[in-house]
Amino acid sequence: MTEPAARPRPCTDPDCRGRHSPRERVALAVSICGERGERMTELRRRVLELLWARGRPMGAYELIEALKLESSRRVGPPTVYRALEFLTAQGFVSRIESLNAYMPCAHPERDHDCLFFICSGCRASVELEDPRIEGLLAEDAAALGFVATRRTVEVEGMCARCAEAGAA
Amino acid sequence: MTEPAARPRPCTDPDCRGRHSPRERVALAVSICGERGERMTELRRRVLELLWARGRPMGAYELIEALKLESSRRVGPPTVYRALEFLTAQGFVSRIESLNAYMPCAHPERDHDCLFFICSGCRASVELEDPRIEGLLAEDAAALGFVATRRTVEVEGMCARCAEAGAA
DNA sequence: ACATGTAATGTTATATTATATCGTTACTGC
DNA sequence: GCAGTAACGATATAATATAACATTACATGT
Repeated sequence: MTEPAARPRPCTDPDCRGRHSPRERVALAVSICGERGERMTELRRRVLELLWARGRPMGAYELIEALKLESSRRVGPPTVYRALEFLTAQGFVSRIESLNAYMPCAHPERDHDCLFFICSGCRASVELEDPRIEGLLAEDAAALGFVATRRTVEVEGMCARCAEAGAA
Repeated sequence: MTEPAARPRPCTDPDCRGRHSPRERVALAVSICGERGERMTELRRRVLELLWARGRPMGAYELIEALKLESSRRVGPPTVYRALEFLTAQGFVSRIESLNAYMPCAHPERDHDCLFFICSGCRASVELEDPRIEGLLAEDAAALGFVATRRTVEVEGMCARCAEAGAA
């Protein structure tokens, strides 16, 4: 009964920030796990749900607190880090290095790099895809003979709303 | 006697990886501080020298160890973090988020973003400038109405030498 | 030189983030 | 059911970073 009857349809819009339903994205992740023969366990799903519910970057210890509130059963750091490791490996979650925090990834079905715009005002983070940047990074890596395994692109600053509020 | 007689000439080659003399780059930083009315203190200079001498990313606690070896006087974490904060603000050093470590920046005289290629094999990190990527990030930020203050671009993988060694 | 204000550093304690290690439980295939 | 493996639990501790407050060093005006 965990699987939905119809397979969730992935979004095809590369510029769809904030327009996804958490439930649907979690269902998509569950579905992808099924296809890949990976196990979306209770804990892993709950962590992913929490990240989607919060909608902004969460640290590992923040997740531990949230899990405690949910079920009043204590979960240790290694447990959460393992779940995050799994979710990250599957592309369901991205780690934001400059915050030591994690964000759900809207498009696990596409093998792409996430580009984050992180607002210092409201802590919200917008995820973007920009294949042009991916292309240039690939080009630069090739020029160095460098075999890339992971790319981190993060921009810190103020979102439109906070910049306006701060300027007023 | 700390100041060199002639002002160090900044390098104009944006693709000059590894070809700088540590002494000369430190002298350039000292010179820039003079122009800006900032104080390149003994501690700050020593930290910068250590980073240039090592030539690869160093963590804060690694710097503390290195400073202790140099002068047998203990330096606390806050002291080193403050020096790093200063050097970073002046553009003499970049923080590598995915390593929690710091690298000297070859071109403080140019106001640019550093793009790092970090080898998981030998821990070496190559700094690059790519104005095209900076341009695309600016474009994406503008499209979001996002006012960027800091950009982090880091690529992890294997450098040519390590990839070859590993493949052999 | 001396007082004064500010910037930089020192010191101690502690917060935050992450992992090592080993024991237990749960799921899978036979 | 049983063996093998993957996931999770529990404890301790490592690694990274900052808060709070004391002290020292440096610049400026008198």
